[in-house]
Amino acid sequence: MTSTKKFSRRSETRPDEVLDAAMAVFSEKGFAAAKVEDIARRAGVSKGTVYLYFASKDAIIEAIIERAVAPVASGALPRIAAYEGDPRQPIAMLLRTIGTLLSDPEKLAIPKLFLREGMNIPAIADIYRRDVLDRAIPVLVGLVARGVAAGHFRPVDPELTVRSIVGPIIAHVALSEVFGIRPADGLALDRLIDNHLEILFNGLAARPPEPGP
Amino acid sequence: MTSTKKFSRRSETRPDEVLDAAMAVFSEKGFAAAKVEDIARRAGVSKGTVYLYFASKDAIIEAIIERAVAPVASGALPRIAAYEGDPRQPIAMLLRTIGTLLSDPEKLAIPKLFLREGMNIPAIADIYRRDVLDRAIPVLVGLVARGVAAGHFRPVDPELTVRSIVGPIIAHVALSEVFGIRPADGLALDRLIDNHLEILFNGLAARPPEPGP
Amino acid sequence: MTSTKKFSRRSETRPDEVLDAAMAVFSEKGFAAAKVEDIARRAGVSKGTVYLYFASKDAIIEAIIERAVAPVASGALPRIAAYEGDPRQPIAMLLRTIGTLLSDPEKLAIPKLFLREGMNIPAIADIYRRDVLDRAIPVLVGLVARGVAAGHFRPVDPELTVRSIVGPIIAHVALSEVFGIRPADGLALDRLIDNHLEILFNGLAARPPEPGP
Amino acid sequence: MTSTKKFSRRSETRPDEVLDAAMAVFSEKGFAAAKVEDIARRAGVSKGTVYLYFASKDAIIEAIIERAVAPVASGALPRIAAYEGDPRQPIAMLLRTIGTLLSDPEKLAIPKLFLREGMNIPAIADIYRRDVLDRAIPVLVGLVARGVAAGHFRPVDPELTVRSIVGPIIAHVALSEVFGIRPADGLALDRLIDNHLEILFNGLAARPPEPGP
DNA sequence: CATGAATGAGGCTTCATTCAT
DNA sequence: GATGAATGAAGCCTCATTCAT
Repeated sequence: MTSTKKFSRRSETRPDEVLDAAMAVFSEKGFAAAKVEDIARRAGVSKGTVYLYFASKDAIIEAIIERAVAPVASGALPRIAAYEGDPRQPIAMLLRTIGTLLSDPEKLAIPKLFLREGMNIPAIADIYRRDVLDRAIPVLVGLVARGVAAGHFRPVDPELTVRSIVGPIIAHVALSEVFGIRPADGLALDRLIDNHLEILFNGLAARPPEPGP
Repeated sequence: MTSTKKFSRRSETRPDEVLDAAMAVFSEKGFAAAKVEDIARRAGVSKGTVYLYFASKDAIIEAIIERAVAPVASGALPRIAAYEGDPRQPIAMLLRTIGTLLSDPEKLAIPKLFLREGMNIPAIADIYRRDVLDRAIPVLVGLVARGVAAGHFRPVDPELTVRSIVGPIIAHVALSEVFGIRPADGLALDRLIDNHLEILFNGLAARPPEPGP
Repeated sequence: MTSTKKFSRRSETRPDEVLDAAMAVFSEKGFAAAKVEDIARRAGVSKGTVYLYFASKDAIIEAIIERAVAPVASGALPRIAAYEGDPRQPIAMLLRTIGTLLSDPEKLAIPKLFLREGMNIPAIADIYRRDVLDRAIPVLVGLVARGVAAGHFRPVDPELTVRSIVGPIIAHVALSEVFGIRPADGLALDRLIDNHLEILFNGLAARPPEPGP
Repeated sequence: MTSTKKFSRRSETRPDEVLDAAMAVFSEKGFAAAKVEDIARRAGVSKGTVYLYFASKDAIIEAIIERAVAPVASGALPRIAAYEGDPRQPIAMLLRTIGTLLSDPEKLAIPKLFLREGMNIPAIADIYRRDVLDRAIPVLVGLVARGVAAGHFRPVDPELTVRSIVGPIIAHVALSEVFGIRPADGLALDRLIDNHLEILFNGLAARPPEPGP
């Protein structure tokens, strides 16, 4: 009997509940096709209540992003940025962490939503870039650059190499989530990362593969 | 004496002109935000004429896709599929071909549109998968598998390795086109592919980097 | 059988028909309370058609005003402005013209609407001021000023005297239309103007009322 | 020991505070555009409290009117009604009193609101008519009628002449407040009344301006 | 008494689609 | 074939009012 009543009153958690509902609805139907009423119904409130907390439909998706993006800054990034020594370890750690994260469908839904809507709504792409990419990419670039400088890596272009580090994961998720193309045994993100890291680290290794006679 | 008007009827090319216009408009504003009127104006015809050739807005984007996707099957793919010997060459060729293609903004617009709208409209993703991915991926998988079998490559998983081959390009384009993140000197797709191929081929090379004593 | 059909097609007169309908609805219910649907129904078209011609509800009332106000410029005003000689005649003529105009309920509805909505919607007041008052008032002020200079009138303040010229008519209409207060025998605008002119012209007459013994 | 709070409850004056706030908000934005929340915030109470004292938004404006209109009956009116002798003096007094009143923006706001909303809400016009006009107009009519009967005034129509007495003031305020048209040196209501009275009294004077030969 | 979270009917506006010409 | 005026369903948002606390 939690709430058959017309007026309940739970202001503290409401905004978050609305965001949860919105996340679910946006993931299912996409931003454009999602009706504010759907979100309200899903959150168990009225349309008016949604507008009590968010000024517009646009504001809802921005709030979702802000909320999802906040933890990124304080996550593993600082530790990776400060890492000294062979960069292979933090890179492997980062990719495996991402792999674990994306294996949770609920977590996976977030970047999927970003990508999906970011392509149509520049404001969303901007937020994601500002709050995630502009933080994460320089860390990775620095890591690679130091790896090169310290002789761990071949003399690759750090900026472009970052695309080689994360690209396969993006491709894998895109194939799976957008086009429904998966390996026979499911998403297999762990196996992808293993396979990718082996190629990547061998490919980056300082020693040329053929030392010659 | 076909017509007294300045421009005679050209009903044979009309549908294509409409598709060109639609492509341009969809690329600029996205499918949802594009109005049929925009497309008509761009094509220099009336709204009614658009509906003369296409049953609905959805039908327009599907026609764009069909038209764009048709040449893929008859392109370089068959030659690559039939290739014998070290797979490095066809892989490099393929990536460089893709690189050249995507450097033309007009060509780039096509996969961008697919990705953008495929995420929201499953029917589009289906067409793209059926007509492009289901043809191209098996060819690449076969190439890698044969490379492994012939001892050119380390014993990698062919299916997953395909993600490592194309992923960096996808990442590069996504960063550039969705988030506006580009290397200092422009898109630099050629440089990316060079950098990527060096890592990739070294990473795939059969000889382990460190033979040990 | 003028039009039981769903699609009729009479583009040339449509905008005016919509304005007529809007005028009627606004007069009845006021701008705020009038629904676009009311206007559409009254005009015998669909809501969509209204938006075909007018970008918004606001645009409708502005169009009404523009249309009503257009004839003013080209009306009696230029002739009055150019008048030479005793200004009593053009003033009397002007007031009697106004009196005749306002006796037609349909014409009366226009300034009523302006006043009514101008009080709440500054944009409307602005248009009315710009297009009507800023043209008419200077003409009247000039007339009075010349009357004073030529010795026809006592040395009154022309600007303020304009209020004395038109004020009684405004008061009469306001009492009648806003508050339902009318002389026993109806609106009697003609009688009001006669009575007003007698007082006004005697009041303005150059010769002091009491020439002395 | 009425309260530990900084401000003790003052329920006796609360309704009046709400009405003051409402008056201010209505004057600024008009009745329709004023939100109950605005009124509450201005009054320093919650929306719920407003509804504690007033059943609806309509009830608020009616209460404002009742409160504003009450003092009118007991004002200068009885004295004027009882006045004997040349009516010029009480008329001048009345107009000057009105002039002083309307120079106070806060006082001016009241008739402005009446006019503004009376045009849209008949109930408001009715109240104003019943409580103000139906009392004031007969007094003025009587004054003029007696002036005519006693030979002070020319044989004008008393009812219509009342429009000539108050009209210029109405016109002046309307031009100023609705359309922003003011004499160069501000509202100048005093000067208007002087100018008006001179014309009016000369116009009403019994002796015809030109006795003729 | 007082609060302010919650409601939901109702309005304006958009735009894919239809069809008379 | 071609046009573009007309349609109307559907969605976003506002805000007066209610009521649990």
